[in-house]
Amino acid sequence: MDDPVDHAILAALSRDGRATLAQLSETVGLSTSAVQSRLKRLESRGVIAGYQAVLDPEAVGVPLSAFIEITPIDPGQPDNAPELLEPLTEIEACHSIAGDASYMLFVRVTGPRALEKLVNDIRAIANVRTRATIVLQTYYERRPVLAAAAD
Amino acid sequence: MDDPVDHAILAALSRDGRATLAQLSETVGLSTSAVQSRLKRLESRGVIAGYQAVLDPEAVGVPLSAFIEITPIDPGQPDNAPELLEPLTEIEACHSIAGDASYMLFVRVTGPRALEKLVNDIRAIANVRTRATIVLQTYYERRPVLAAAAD
DNA sequence: GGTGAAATCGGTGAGCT
DNA sequence: AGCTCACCGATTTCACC
Repeated sequence: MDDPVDHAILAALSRDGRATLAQLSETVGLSTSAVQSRLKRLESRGVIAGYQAVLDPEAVGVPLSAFIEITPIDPGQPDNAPELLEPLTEIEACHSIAGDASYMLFVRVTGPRALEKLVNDIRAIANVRTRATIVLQTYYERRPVLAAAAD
Repeated sequence: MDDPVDHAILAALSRDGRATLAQLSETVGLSTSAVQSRLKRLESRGVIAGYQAVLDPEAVGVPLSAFIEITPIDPGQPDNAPELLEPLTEIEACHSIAGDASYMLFVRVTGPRALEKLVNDIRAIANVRTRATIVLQTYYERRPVLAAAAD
């Protein structure tokens, strides 16, 4: 499970998700079909969960992002905020966290007005308190998890 | 810039980053070469910033993730924490934020011990105070920014 | 934006180590 | 088992209409 070749394949694909078998086989030093069988194994085992194009948020019209912490108003009742909030497509990520709040969301919206509406929707839908922290600038995000190993 | 066809291409690629021109041309109802020229335009304009394989964090050995808020100890001096911290590969994202703290990091590590070491490294490197919030469970993340438009 | 031809790529099976 | 090699359908790429 900690095979260095698999590791190299994963590192390469997390940097260029459209890398071809030929490119991968060159970087790892195996034939394309050897790479292919490893790839299929990694995909079927779920190590590779999928492939995504990374879009520029500003270019696609959602230049404003924010973190929203969520706290249940009534701590006694069953809490299924993640499912309730799932239809809100502005929410990019939802984690439960240890700390004052129960959940941490990361959201992207068109602007301040849309953020206000989103926060109100969240409060109404999940019966929660919210604390939004606006992102002023994103220096980097979605950096690859794996480091590229030197030869 | 708000072309519905481009929008559909982007939506499809953010769900399946390895979609072929043939698949894309079917979903948008154009020929493959028309899709291709649009794709190249979207890539060269930076609307598509790149492609990534999405890896299962647990399967690649970083099951623990956390948010780390960063506050400068000395508010008077020049602050280039994002550049200073960039070599720390455990940091997946770095945003500057409005609020008590200056920056919000999202990090992935192998476990609590690695988190402790990372926090110490961050403090030492950037001369900052930190506040870490551990992620207990991730319900979803990296959800596509664009909704798939109905016909 | 569409068409068509050449280069390249992905997928499968036979044979080797 | 895992890898290499050879083959063929699919895909990408690039001219041109």
